[in-house]
Amino acid sequence: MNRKATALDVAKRAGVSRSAVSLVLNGRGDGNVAKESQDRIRQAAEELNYSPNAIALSLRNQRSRVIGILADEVVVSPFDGNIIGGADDVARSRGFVTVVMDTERDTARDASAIETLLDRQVDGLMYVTVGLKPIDVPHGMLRVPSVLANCYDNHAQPQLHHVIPDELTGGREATEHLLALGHRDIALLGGSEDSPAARLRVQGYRDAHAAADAPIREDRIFMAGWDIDAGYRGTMKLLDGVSPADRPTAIMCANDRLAVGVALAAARLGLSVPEDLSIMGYDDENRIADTMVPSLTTMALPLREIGRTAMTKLLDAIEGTDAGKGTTAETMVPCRLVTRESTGPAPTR
Amino acid sequence: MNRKATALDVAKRAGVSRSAVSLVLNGRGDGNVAKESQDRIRQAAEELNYSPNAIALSLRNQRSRVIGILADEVVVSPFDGNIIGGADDVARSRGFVTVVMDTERDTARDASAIETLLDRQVDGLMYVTVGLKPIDVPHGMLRVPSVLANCYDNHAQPQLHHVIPDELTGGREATEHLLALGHRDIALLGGSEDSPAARLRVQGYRDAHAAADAPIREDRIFMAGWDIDAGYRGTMKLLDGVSPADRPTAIMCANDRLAVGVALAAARLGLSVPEDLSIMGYDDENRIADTMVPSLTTMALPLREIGRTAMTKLLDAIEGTDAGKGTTAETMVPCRLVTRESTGPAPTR
DNA sequence: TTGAAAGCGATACCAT
DNA sequence: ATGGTATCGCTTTCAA
Repeated sequence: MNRKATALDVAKRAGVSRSAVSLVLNGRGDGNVAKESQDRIRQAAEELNYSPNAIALSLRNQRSRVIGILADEVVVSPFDGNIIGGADDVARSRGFVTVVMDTERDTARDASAIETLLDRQVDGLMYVTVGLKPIDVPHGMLRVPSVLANCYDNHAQPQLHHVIPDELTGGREATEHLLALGHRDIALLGGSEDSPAARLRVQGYRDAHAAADAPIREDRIFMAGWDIDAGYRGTMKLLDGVSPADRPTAIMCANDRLAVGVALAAARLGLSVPEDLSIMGYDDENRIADTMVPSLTTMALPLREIGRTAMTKLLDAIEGTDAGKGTTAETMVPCRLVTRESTGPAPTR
Repeated sequence: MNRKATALDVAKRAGVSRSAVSLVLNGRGDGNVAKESQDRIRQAAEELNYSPNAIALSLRNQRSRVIGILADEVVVSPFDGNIIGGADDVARSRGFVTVVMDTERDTARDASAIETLLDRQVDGLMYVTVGLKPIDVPHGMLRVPSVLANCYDNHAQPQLHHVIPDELTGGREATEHLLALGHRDIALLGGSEDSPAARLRVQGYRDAHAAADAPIREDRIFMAGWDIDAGYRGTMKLLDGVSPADRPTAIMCANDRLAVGVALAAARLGLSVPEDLSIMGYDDENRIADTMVPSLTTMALPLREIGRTAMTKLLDAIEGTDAGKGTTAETMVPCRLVTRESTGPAPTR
């Protein structure tokens, strides 16, 4: 708990002035400080285990090299975490540190969290949400360079760049995967109506059908929710007591937990997956999709990449590396199909 | 993007000196500054939307009011998140901010992460892991008040306080719940051998049996791993092709994902839960245990409370509020039994 | 009751 | 080539 060495300590030990220490340790020694002194300084710094006080630096430079991240709900979600993980990767590699504040879904806390971050002189801000959604951008975010990840500005004239997954294409390609396997009766457990992500995924499902000239049975579409029990109950409604000829041959789910419920129900009904029924997930949730039995074919959300991209945009803006100043206000990152065991050719009837 | 108002701006607007502003805004105005000036200062501060620069404060006070949190693996885990959530709760309520650095399981990054945090003058450090485990405490942690959450010092003479769940009692009480329901043939899917948490839970299972004079069948204990597929395969080994009289009537799992695998296998074998087979989980994982069909009886890990407790200890030490200086180096937080639908009376034979 | 000045740690400019 | 000094924003002590 002894205090850290300061530049002055190093200077004393090396028998030079603070300024010399600063110059040498920042690589501007040559041409300004004698070779000998340089060596002594470097050695002294080494011996004292010196590293500059970041607080003092921040005050001096008026740049803290800290990025504030405002999160929706990191706490209970493995999703948010991946976005933040990707963002932090990039930040760290460029010499920045991230400070995460989690509002635990209470948007009323947004403003004060941002004030706190601003008081700490963050160089930039990032707003992250668990699911794709529109947000009211807190006013404070406009005071420093900012970016939105997995959410977008609800305002008529969006002022911030946002990075979001391409859910529409994701929904379409997931459906195309099933259509390509010969399925023509594909049920959909679509999440909840109020989620933009869910709506886009459903639209993708419709688009794929339209493009393939395959009719859609509206009674096969349930906006059921997101959890295992919803998947289970939805499947029971679709399959229990229904004659094989009338059964959908595939169920597409708006997330992987729904798919778990579907698999559970299928098992209880004595149906084999994928022989009797194909199951398609969404998200590629860690430790769920890959370890299910059978493992889930799913549409992976590019969360890490969203985080990386958003942070890259942000730091480019902060550091003025921003070559493409005239880029659009939106970056869409594609989802990726992960083919595993839960989907297979449609059963012949 | 205009710069924030400083105390000097407020002073000018109110027609007083910086010192007066400082005194008034810190509640030390009375007796030092004229009532009138006080009002003018407060009004000016309001108008300029003034709040002090936390960086400057940190430098001046030699206290940053920042707590550094070093995490194992927040990114992919909903578990870690809950500990950090609890810790952050407490920190925020006491005027501190937390900075989380995630090493993504790479302990080689520990030291540099702590250096970074120390350079930022954090007032304290907390080390958080996903699963209960021994760690080599990075040297830097001894330079400021520190605490361990969900992990403990591997060293012969532990130097830091740690807060961990009482896994032994958890394992025992989970087993007692099943014994109380009349089960006498309880299989155990025990996680992986190298996890201290798993070992303690298994020991609790043994202790409960011993206390109840119930024999243990060693061939019912599998150290299988932690994932859905492990639960599925373990269950198949235990139940598939086994005559009803020879089957265990309950399966206790070292986590909830294993329990999902068990339920899946049971469904495929045509067994009803809990009528034919009781399933006991562990962790009370969010959105899994509560939404399974049937919902899982489980032993909840007190993650949030671990985070809260650890942060409270840490801040007490930092602020000298530490009345109980002579407390032990270990705090154990009890797990909590959550009774849901997946366990029931043992079937009569 | 008020204001001036020192100091927290580091950097950059400007004399020497 | 080198060291003294102002500066970042704030608090605190001391003098007026």
